[in-house]
Amino acid sequence: MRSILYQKIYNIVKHIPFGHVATYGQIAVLAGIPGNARQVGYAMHALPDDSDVPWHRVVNARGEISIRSDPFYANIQRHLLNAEGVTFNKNGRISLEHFLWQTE
DNA sequence: GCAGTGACTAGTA
DNA sequence: ATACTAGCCACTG
Repeated sequence: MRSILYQKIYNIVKHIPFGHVATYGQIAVLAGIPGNARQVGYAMHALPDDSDVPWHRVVNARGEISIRSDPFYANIQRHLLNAEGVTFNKNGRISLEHFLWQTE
């Protein structure tokens, strides 16, 4: 990996249990970089496809998929989450019951 | 070293 | 409810 920060982020993402999701902001806090949710997303973008990091369990603060540059991967993410039993609402948001750390 | 970019977020209108 | 703005800071060229 390019940096220790990435390692830390990946390690936290690996801690997300099966069938649960977490937000970029929450992961940023756990990684010791509160407010830097962008770097979490950037780390996910730099993540290789053959990685064992469950990147699909990371979503934005709205509980929705955020991938901008390549919408193709957003479809994959939705598919993977669906395969884990994660349910989506009408708006495409993930139900709050699936969030690992709820902000309330 | 400087400028542009971005899988974000919170605030404001 | 949506749309736009500013702040944020690691990465890239």
